[in-house]
Amino acid sequence: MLDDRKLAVLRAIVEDFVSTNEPVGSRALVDRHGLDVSPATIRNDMAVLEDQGYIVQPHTSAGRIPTDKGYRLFVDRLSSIKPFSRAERRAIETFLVGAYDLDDVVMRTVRLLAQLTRQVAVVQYPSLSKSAIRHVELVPLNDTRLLLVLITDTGRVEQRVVELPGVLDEDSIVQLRAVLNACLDGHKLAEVATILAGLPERVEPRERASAAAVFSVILETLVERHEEKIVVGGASNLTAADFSAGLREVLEALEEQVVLMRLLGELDDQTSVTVRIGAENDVLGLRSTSVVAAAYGSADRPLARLGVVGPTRMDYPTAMGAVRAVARYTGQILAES
Amino acid sequence: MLDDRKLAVLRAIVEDFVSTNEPVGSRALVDRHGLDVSPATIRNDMAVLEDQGYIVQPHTSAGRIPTDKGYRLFVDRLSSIKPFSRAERRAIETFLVGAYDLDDVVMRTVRLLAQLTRQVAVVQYPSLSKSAIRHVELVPLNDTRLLLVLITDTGRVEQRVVELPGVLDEDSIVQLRAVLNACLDGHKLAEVATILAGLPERVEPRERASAAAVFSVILETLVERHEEKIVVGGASNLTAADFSAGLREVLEALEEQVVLMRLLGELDDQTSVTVRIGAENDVLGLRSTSVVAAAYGSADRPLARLGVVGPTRMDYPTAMGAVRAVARYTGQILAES
DNA sequence: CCTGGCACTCGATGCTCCTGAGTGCCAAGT
DNA sequence: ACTTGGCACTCAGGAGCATCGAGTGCCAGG
Repeated sequence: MLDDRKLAVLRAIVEDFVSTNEPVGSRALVDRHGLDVSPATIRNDMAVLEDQGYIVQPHTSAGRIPTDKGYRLFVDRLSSIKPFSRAERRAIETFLVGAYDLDDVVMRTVRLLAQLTRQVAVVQYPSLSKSAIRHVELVPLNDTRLLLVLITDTGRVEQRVVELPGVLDEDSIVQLRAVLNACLDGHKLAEVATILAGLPERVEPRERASAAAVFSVILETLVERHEEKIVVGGASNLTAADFSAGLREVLEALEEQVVLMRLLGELDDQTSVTVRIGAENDVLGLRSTSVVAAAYGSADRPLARLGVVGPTRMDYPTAMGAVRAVARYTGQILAES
Repeated sequence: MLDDRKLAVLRAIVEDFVSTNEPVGSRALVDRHGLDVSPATIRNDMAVLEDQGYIVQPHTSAGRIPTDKGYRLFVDRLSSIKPFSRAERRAIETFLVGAYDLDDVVMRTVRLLAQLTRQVAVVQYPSLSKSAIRHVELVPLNDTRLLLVLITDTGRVEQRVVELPGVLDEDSIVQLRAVLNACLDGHKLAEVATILAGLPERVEPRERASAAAVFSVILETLVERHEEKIVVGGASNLTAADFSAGLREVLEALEEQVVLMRLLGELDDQTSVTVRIGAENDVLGLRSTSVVAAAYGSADRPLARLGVVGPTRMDYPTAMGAVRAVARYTGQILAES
């Protein structure tokens, strides 16, 4: 249905439009790309492409611009991920090396990604449900309050205040802490729920109420909450692009953790790069943006996702290359610690 | 030099311009405010005000708009902080009550402030140097690595990985932890440096190298780094205002922690509300914005600062009221935990 | 199936004219 | 000494209009 030249035309349109941000006409196309046919021929091809819905004319007497469908075809069949040069890889590496802790790694990653792609970068913290507990700490705040600190093997540290139903003395706390560490240490957080269920038996009866309070907070922490910890960076890059939906909507959406979770969460869990174009994001306010994302972590164990958000008019090959490269390095850095 | 009526005229100009975003002329002024004089009289007053640099004309045949100097006079002498109604206070309270932990308090505060003022909100985490240590935890990661966790009385939890010069066995860690907690517990972080200096004597000689590594990381953490932990929210509100300097510059500045620190850091440490208008912020990129900020914490002990950033054309009385109210409640909430 | 030619469309640009809000100034009034 | 009405002046913004040119669709011929 679409012969090779028509595909080449589509590719050329996408590339030109991405770099110039102006509708591209038949003459410009034959000039700037090595197409050995006349503009009229191209026009015929473009008419077909428009019929099929890959490109549109903004006005009658203007060139064509790609539609979401056009970008989709481009990404799927007409482009390949742009690999990074050795120098670029080295730059990435040095940018990430020397991070103090998880917060620092995530911060550096988001800055790096924003800088490389000149888009908005989004990085999700390593998912709690995929981490294992390394240590549980209980710090008494006062008679009826504990600070619960969970440390995971991905370096993530979560804290929560626990309101106790009654007074818990120092010895009991020590004991409870010992039990928790003994039973939870090294276990995936997904398993914690079942482990905790069987745990009250191992606690002195008079402390069961307090222990239950602690347990329920642990569960809340793991399940309900911080799963959705996401950092955004490079928002100023949005000013370069003009969105049909309006900049405001996009900024608002990017401030909603829940929206971002959906944005990243609906992607496949493969390590390879995923692209969602325009309306494919059924997230309100981000219908006019594209998302390029990938999972990061060691190959056998994806920890979470990261990616960039930008206008559909985006340099996909480069963005995909950057996302893939950064995901790899961030995964490595985290695996080392 | 400026009689009462001229001041009233300036106040009216500021109020009108803030609410309409259009230069205000002499006729509109007498109509909308109860000034019992003719437009011509107002024109004379305006000419004087312009001579003094309080207002300017964007074009020859347009009304006047306030200058930075005009806003300054307005804030200092012509307006008072708008107190919040009982209902509004209740709303604030319920919005903040029920926060889990410090992260949650800060997040809710920033959202609340952004929502109340319809501006960009900026909240600094409780300053480490003004907090006291409540607990120090050392978690072995592997033979030569420790995770150091500092918990402060403001609920802030800081983590850092410590690379040890040699192997440290379990017993030594327990001992080191005990020493640290015994010596540091309850002390202001500002005092920690001197305490740590005298500490090596209390450690077994063969562990001194490792202990020194831990100590130096503690110091680094407190002094060099996380002092500057700041959260920004409500960036989408920026799209409503048009900045002479360009939206991009403002967004970029707001992403720089260092810039934000300077922005808040140069303010007085009083609990009352501080306003910096336009070029008074000698921070690149924020010369066309105003900052309304206040310290929060209990009255005797300011913990950190929070505030809003917006166009100089800002509703100062309301913003000041919101900042003051939120600072108070956030201070209360933190004092309770 | 490709190509040159040609008529057509229509956004963008630049020009003029006009209007109206707003000013500054002056002379007269209180 | 201040206030006021009157008046000439300025100028941004919008409407109307002609022009230009990039780009198209279509057709007839190779």
